[in-house]
Amino acid sequence: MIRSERPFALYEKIKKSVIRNIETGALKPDDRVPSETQLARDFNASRMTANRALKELTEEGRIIRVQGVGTFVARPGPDTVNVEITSIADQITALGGIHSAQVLLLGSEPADREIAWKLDLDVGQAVFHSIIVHMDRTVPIQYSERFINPAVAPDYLVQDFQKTTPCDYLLEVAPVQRAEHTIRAILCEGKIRDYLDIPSTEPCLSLQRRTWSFDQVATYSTFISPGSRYHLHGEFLRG
Amino acid sequence: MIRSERPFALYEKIKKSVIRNIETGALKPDDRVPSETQLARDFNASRMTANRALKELTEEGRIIRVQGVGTFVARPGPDTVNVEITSIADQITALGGIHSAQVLLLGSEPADREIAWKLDLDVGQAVFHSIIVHMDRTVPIQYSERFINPAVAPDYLVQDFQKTTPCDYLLEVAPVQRAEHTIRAILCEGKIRDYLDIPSTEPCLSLQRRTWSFDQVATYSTFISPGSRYHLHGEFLRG
DNA sequence: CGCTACTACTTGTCTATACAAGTATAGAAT
DNA sequence: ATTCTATACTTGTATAGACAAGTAGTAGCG
Repeated sequence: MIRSERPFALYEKIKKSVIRNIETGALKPDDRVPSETQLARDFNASRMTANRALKELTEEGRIIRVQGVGTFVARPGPDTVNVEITSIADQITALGGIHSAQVLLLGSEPADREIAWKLDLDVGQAVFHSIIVHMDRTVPIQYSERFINPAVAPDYLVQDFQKTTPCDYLLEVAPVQRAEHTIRAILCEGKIRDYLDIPSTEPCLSLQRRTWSFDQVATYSTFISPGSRYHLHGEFLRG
Repeated sequence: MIRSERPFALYEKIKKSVIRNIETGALKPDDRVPSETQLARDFNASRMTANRALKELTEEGRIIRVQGVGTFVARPGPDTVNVEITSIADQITALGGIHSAQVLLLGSEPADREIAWKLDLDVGQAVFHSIIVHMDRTVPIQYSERFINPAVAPDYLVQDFQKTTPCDYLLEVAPVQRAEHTIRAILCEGKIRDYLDIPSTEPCLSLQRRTWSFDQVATYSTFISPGSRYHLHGEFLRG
């Protein structure tokens, strides 16, 4: 193959060609996309090169391929919001604040019914429990309560969470295989409201999360932040 | 190559081998992963097969490759919450409800400063504006207000949003290139509170979204739901 | 009419090879 | 000592060919 004028890789050209046909409407959802063989002919490429282009488009969710049948334009699915949950400490410092953390509880306790259920353990089994309030100077930003499967992070209790955040520590010892999140708007009461130092009418953002490591539930956490001091931001890019 | 015992594709075996080495800690972040040539030798594969394995692991974010240098285990990044924003109508029916929509406003108006800024248009330029309340039977679930760039969806005003949701219509005429989301917990006042039929203390989940199509801002929307009737759920799977 | 076999097409995987291009290092030339 | 150069590695792209495996339709047989 002569590399006469090729500012872009050949497989990129093929991808872009297909994408253009989709975005201009020349190819509509469920329409048939030219076969690998056809694209290879059209672009003077080998089949493997066309294959790479289509494979990547498949991974990007723009087309669907069925062995023995063909390639088709994917129906645009429901959008997904990708919210990046950085370590709260990083978020605070990123906005020019000064992060500090107050460890209100750090210990082991027997699991009650709800926690046992969430962590997929037996009632009464020991679980680690921590409550930490993260602050910007003296302003509470986030209440975080975690229940941890001791089997996954046996050294959790001897960490110094003034220095390392639980987030960082857990990422290190327990690679996240899977995670499940629920985001809610709630009102806080009692101790949590006191910790966050907010009026009773202040709406709060609650993020509940379960993570899995080594094929078992690793953590069950609840993060609560005053709506006026915290929000989630996400971006989604295609192509 | 003899296909003696191969329940999994060869490139899958290579991938799994590398993943196992990462997850068991044999390979730590920033450690060097065997080169394509080496893996090819180890698994009796061709270099292209090893290349495929490593390329896919790169896309999955588990390793980092630098041309001329080598392949290294990636540092686990901040987790990202993937929240799937399905059409509100689908969500209501999925939970056994009966969806209906009330169109409170559907028209064209000159953009004020905030909207012009958000849509990247000039102040005073015409924008489409719609307000719709989505309900399960008679219970309001979501207030949705949209500002739309007429250049992207010129037929927006003549749609019947009792039947199609704006979400579905917009997805059809304007493929989303990019989206930006902000999730907040807020209190509602005035008209919005009346529409949603909630007490003044009810915390609400607010999702603001801007979408881009054809390299320009297409929509700027605000979705507000009572915290007691709606929440966001997301899942994240690795491997 | 219903079933089977065949054919033509698709995607999926894999090989062996080639050259391009980026990087690091050791050794030679300045 | 500094700079250049050769080389030995890496990943990135591309080719041409092969076989496997899945699907749809068609022709022929009972």
